Amino acid sequence: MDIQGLPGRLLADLGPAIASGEIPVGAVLRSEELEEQYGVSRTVVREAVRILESMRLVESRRRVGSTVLPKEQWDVFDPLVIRWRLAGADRAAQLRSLGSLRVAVEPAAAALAARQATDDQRRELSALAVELTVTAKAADLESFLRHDIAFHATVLRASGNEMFAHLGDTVGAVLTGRTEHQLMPHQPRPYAVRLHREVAEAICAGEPEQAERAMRTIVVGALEELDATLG
Amino acid sequence: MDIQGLPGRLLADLGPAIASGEIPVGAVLRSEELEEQYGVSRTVVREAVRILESMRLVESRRRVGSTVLPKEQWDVFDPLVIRWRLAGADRAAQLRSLGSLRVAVEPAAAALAARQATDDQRRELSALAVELTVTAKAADLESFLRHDIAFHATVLRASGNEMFAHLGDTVGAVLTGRTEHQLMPHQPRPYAVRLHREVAEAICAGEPEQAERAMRTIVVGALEELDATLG
DNA sequence: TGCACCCAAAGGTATGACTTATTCAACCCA
DNA sequence: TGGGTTGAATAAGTCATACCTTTGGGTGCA
Repeated sequence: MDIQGLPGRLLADLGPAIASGEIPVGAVLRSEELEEQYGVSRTVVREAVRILESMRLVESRRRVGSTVLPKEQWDVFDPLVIRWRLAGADRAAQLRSLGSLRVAVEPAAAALAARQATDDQRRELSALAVELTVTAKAADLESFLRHDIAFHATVLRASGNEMFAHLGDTVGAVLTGRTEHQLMPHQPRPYAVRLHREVAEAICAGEPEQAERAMRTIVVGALEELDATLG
Repeated sequence: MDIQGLPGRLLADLGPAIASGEIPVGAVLRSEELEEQYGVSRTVVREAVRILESMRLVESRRRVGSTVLPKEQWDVFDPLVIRWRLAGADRAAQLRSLGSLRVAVEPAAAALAARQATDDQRRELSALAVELTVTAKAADLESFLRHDIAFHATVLRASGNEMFAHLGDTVGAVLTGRTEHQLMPHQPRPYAVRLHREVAEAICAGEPEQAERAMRTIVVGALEELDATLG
């Protein structure tokens, strides 16, 4: 998943620092400084900076250095950028943005899934819905989270749309983030669990409208809860 | 927008070749071959390959080379990847995926925009709606396209959600692509133009439901037209 | 047949030399 | 004094080369 080697280490330092604002917009990184600061060679620094550039976090110019670009230019769909922002000071804003995105995408994905999920996927969703019910009752937050992520990822994948499918990891990061940072109730709400079962049943039964409605209730609820918690 | 320098040239060659399947999944690129093939140095090749790796188009392993990864792993939200796929053999699939994404996102964005667009943005939308009407009547496809892109980008930006806002460029690429490849009527449909005016008016008047409905009609129509054209 | 070991191949890193673009400022001319 | 031109300093961009590290596959021994 992550980028390997020394450039990866640089990236793992610089990325979060930029994403969190620790290195502010407009700041200039110079290769030579980075070289000695991290004790690596030009090769390594250049590759790391190139990657930051491809994410549009920075822009390199001769005779100037690599300037941190304004946030509006960042490639906010890049999985690494999302992870870095979720880890830092931007967490609230990032969670809100992602919340709205989920509200837009997941109900649509659920509707599509009800139309064209494979039999395997329908079975998997049923099984996951059962797991969710069990782990919620047992207040086993860790297992619940794992299955919750799998559930949403499966729905997105079952939609048959590659772009929706790719949001699976992103949604996973959101769910993980909000559990890790105590933005969740200690025990999953029974109402939410029942909605997941409804989504699974609707998709199994091939009922797009119902799947869409139940899923929308889930994600709208999540967004409202988030707004309430973050103020 | 594009990546500069020699690595950029490499990328501009390799990216489309991979995205179009010309270099098939599972194929292995070796640094040395690329060096002599393009007449550039190790440094340049490495940086280009690193970027492909960060887009998850390839994976580099010692003693093996850089292997082209299966499509499911590609970072399909990366603007460059989208552009490359739109230019190549995957165009149909890419347009369909993006079409569904638009159906999910743009109505939601329109609703949000109706709530919190700035006065400037509302004015801009009105102006753009007028331009669309005029250029459509004049059958000036080029200007129409330009204003159409601006219209959708403005709605997405006005939603106040940074992730929606970032889809502006993507939607622009879709609209450009379908005009360039004759997937559009010679003269924009008057009905579609009227819907754009409706969206603008609803956002100006602060009526989310109406904005959402009109926008949904637009993007659903576009998707259906696409499906009809592509069979 | 199967295991361990070794070697070669290819990417990963370091370094020095050179090229090129760009900024800033000094300077000259009107 | 103002403005344009030139030039030098600077930092990124590129190249060539050497060496390190990992690892897949082959070889040979038990």
